[in-house]
Amino acid sequence: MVFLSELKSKIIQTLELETELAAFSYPPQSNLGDLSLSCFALAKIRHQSPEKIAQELLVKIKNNLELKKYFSTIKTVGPYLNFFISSEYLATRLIKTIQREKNDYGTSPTGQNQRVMIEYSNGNTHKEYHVGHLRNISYGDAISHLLTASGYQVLPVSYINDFGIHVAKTIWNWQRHPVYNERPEPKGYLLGRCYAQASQLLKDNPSGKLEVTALMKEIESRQGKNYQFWQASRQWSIDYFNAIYQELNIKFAHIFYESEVVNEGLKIVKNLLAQGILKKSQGAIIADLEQYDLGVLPVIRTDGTALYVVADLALASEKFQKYNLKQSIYIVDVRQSLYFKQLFKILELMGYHKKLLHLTYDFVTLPSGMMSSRSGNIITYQELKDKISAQLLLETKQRHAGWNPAKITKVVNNLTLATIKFEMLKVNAHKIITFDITESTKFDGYTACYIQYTYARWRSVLRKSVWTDLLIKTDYQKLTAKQEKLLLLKMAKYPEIISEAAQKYNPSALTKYLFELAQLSNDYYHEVNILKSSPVIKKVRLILVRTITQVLVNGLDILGIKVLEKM
RNA sequence: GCGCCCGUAGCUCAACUGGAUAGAGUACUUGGCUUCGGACCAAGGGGUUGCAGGUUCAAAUCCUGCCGGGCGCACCA
Repeated sequence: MVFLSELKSKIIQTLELETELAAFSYPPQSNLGDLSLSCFALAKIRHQSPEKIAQELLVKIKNNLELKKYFSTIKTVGPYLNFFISSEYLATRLIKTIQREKNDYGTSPTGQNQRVMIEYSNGNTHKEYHVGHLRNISYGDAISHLLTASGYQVLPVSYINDFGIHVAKTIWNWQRHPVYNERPEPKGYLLGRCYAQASQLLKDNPSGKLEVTALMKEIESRQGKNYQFWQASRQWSIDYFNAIYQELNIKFAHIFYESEVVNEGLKIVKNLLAQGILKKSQGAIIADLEQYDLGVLPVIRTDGTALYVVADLALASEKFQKYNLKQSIYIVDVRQSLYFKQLFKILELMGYHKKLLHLTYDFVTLPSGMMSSRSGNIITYQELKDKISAQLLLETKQRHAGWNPAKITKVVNNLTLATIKFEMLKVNAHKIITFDITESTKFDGYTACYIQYTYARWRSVLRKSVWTDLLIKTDYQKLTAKQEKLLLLKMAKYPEIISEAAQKYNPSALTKYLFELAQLSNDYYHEVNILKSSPVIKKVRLILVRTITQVLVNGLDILGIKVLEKM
């Protein structure tokens, strides 16, 4: 059992409290205590003042012999019963736990190995991969890791739309501008640029739109020259996405494609029409969900072509048929909330009574305004990466004049990706991120670089230490500095942070935690010179530093960030 | 018009879901390298939590009404 929850249940047992009434929290200041039991709920039930309850509980608990092993002091502060955890006990238990569990420290079996599918990234072929996708993929990957750490069997998947009208727009424009074929950039990247231009060219261009529609019909017929070009260009995008996933170190268990499920979707639509779940209206086929307060969802256009939901219906069926899922999570931006309510309702009407969850996040915008790939006002993954890299390259070169270019590139690449992921995760998912590139490339304060730097510096200290002190007693009683107690407590809270972040689908709780842990440890670094301590003290301090680096590694791993030994 | 989200220090964000003196980063001012990595650390100023009511021992948090911003509501995905 997790260390702190063990202490809490010991307190509950001793006081013979009901679990629901035991409201634990952590005092805002360390001089008040390490752990706190607030007495408001009890006061209400027992019709006494919370202060008095706290006093009574103190009398009941203060001479308990077992608890004296764990707590050096127990006292009341107004309506709170506050506990000071014995430093020696804390150090011994915690350090041994982290040493034993290593990369598993912080994980829990809560999920009981239930299988959860989580869909994210969801790029469109023949279109840009931009900062919005980066928020999606960073968030999805972090959620995926958090659920894994919480004992779920996670199947990360992606769904790529390779068959929508955007495809025809891009191909239409590609054929009109042979110059795209001659450019040196990756073709998958160029398709995105080509799409943005196509959107501009098709504005107020009815004859162009007709050509695009005709082109789409040909692609949908799955034969002919344009279909062949679709096949080839589709692969360019897929290759490009795979390169991005590899760069970001993100692995999907499976990738679905719209072109592979859309025909099955059309069959489903036919059935639903027969069942009366869908109906014809104004020449189109719709789902009328007015009675559920969900409006109307168009399914098939007047011209007979399929809308997005057709493939989504087939995709959902396939997910549940092929994989034995307990739950299916979709990570898609908040603007599609109504759409997903509609989709889930139709699935329910079809007889799927499965646990479906649409996890939302808000947009990434620019200081200049909302991003839109139609207006061309977007920042692609490539552009963002280049700008951040350039800044980091300057800094790294300046610090390590003697390093060879390959080494510098390796560090810069790592920090660039770490920065992107961290920036995408540190803000609550339901808030808009205004991505100011110039601001984001100043790597001071609450940033990935700060945490990476902290880790690298501790590793440097550990490398310089000599571990020949095997005969020296490991004496955790020597960890008496104020920062040492704070660090131990902070690390003891790590498992709670993970399970909370998982439960609330909130990785920003973890980014904040890791920053605070790094801050505390930097303070410690400046306060105490470890390598110059006496041998007995040095030994336990080095062990403490090792546990700090372990917790940093574990936390960053969940965020999808790899640590650096040197930077 | 209906629905959802946001509004906290100059700026960017936290606040254990109703609890202790609303905290960080940044910017600004000042201090710290003969010292384990200065991408660091310390100190300081900076707040009527958009406004007005209400609920209670207790409200940034819950309820009502306004104000400001964003998004969604039939053939985009």
